[in-house]
Amino acid sequence: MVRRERAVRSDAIRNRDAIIDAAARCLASNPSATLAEIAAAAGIGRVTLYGHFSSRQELTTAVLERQMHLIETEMGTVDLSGDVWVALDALVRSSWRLLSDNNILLGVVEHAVSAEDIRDSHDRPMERVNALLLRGREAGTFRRDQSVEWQVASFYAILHAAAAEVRAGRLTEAEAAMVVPQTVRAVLVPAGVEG
Amino acid sequence: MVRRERAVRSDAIRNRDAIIDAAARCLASNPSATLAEIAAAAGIGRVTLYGHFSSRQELTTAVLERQMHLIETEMGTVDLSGDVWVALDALVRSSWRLLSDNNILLGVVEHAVSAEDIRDSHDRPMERVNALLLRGREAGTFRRDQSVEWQVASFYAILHAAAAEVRAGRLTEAEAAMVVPQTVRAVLVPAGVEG
DNA sequence: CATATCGCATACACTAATGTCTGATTTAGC
DNA sequence: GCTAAATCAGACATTAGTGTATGCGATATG
Repeated sequence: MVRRERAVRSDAIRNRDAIIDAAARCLASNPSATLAEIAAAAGIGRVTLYGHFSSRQELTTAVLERQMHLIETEMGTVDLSGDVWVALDALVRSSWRLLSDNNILLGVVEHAVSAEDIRDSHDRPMERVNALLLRGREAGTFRRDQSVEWQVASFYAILHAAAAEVRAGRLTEAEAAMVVPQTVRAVLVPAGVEG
Repeated sequence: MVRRERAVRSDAIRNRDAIIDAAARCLASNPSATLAEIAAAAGIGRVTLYGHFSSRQELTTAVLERQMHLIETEMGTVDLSGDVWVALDALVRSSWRLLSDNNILLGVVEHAVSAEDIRDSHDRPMERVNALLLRGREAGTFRRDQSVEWQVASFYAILHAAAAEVRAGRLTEAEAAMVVPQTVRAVLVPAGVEG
């Protein structure tokens, strides 16, 4: 820890957050967004960005960490112990957007951060989804004629599709709140029964 | 047409095809693959590539055109007039991989080719999917409580997820042939009924 | 209100990818 | 087998993104 004569200035903190925020948005819609674009989106100069993050990697790592923290916080509040359909709905509604963004980010930082950080950011939230899917499967509530791996993959695919549609303006927030849980349920309903 | 003293050499034709092929593969797995990587994947020198395509844009355009042609050819043979479930299965089985690749390509060439070419490559195959989805919906066979736009989006999302899983080695060809049609059906089955 | 801190603009070096030019070498067509 | 056509390797110019250095101006903090 460095001893400071004065506290960190408030505008500096605001700008730092604004940068991470802008980076998350820019990179989600264009994985090869430049630092100049991100700085512009954050409403600051390009050089100022380097005052907060000394390299592209440092920035993407910060974005990944924030994203991971947001997901942990968000998912942590969801009760996954009751009825699996209810739990699934709650999980999807609370985190579909975050999970989608995170998945895109993982592609962006693939060769820029350590393999451990990647695994962490990928496996941690995946773990919860996986556990819930397994529980529903063992209870006979979810379909069992497909591998869990594929079910997780299609789960994420649907979240990602919804996020992309919303970003493109072809789907409203309200519609997404309806169709995303609907579609996820449809994928997991046992063939030949109702959901 | 230029009058040629000799026919185009066979190795030149082979190399040109190899380049387009390699480009399709490379760009599908890494949208920002360099021309050097593509040339290497095609087994030729980087400069030779420029002998066939004078710019990156010219190459990506060629890839897009070939992909569009492949899709037209492949989808053209599928009979979409009978039972909608049968037609859906046939459509998915014949073209899920091509449609996925094409969707990735569209992202790659987004700012590199004309908007018309983009629309063409996007709307043409989409039209068939759309038409089939509409027919199934009007017949009451597919679910009607979601917009067709969203159904098309989730349709593509599932194909893309499968292609990515196969590419990553987490899903075999045989498994994909099973789960992709299964999952697409699940998304379109009316809520509360069987598929 | 004083000043350390932060923002910002210009300028510059470095790197990687793109695209061009050349001349030597191989290969397919006739 | 002769020749045109194609491949190839190396060098080079250009461009775009990245990262650094500097000096001035703005501002939040104490």
